[in-house]
Amino acid sequence: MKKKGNKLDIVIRNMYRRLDGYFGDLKWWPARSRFEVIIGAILTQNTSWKNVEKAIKELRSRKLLTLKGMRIADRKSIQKAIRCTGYFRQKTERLRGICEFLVSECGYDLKKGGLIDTDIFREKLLSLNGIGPETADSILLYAFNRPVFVVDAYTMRVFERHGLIGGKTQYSDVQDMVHSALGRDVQAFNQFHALIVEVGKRFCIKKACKCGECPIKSLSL
DNA sequence: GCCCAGGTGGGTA
DNA sequence: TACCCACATGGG
Repeated sequence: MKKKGNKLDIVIRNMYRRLDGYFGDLKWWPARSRFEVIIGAILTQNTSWKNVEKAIKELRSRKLLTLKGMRIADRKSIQKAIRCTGYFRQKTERLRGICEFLVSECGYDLKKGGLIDTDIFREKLLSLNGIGPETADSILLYAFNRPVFVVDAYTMRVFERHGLIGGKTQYSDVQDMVHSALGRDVQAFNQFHALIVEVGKRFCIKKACKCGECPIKSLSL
């Protein structure tokens, strides 16, 4: 992690330290393989993780949780397995699309993704239908260990509640803030994003914010 | 019944 | 560029 920086860098690093001390190592992403990370990243779009877990389990039992298995599966069986995550028709097409992309880039060996330059990899992912910045960055960070911070709804809410950003701050601006504060550190990005999701779920809730109990209360600029 | 959940893309002004 | 809306299911 970086050592020097401006005040904003320091606040973000303090936030990281406080959350890390409170929650400990969260060991993200919760998945058994690179492919499972990628599938989960798409399934969790605007959907609670509990529903994603059900779908992952369903995919596994239908032998669809491998690149080859999903690629040869018909639409209907994928749709049936992931229905509980919502948007199941769109997500089925997104899953099929990324499977084709992965095979074209890596064959059936996702380790070969390690050879692709990070910026080019990101551009390629973003060019796929249904892969926006958050999904692309989740895949880069958690499936391919690239130093890219993932900004999500929780990040926006936690940063806004703590006065680090305004309501209209862009994805890339928030990402730049964290890149600047923590340095291009895969492990730090991995853990920090996980910590933000955790504090977001438990304390920085949309309507009923439990600020009094929040482990990062009273951080100041 | 209402709000929300680890977003994205297309349309319109 | 900045909003709005569709996409869909499940839990509190």
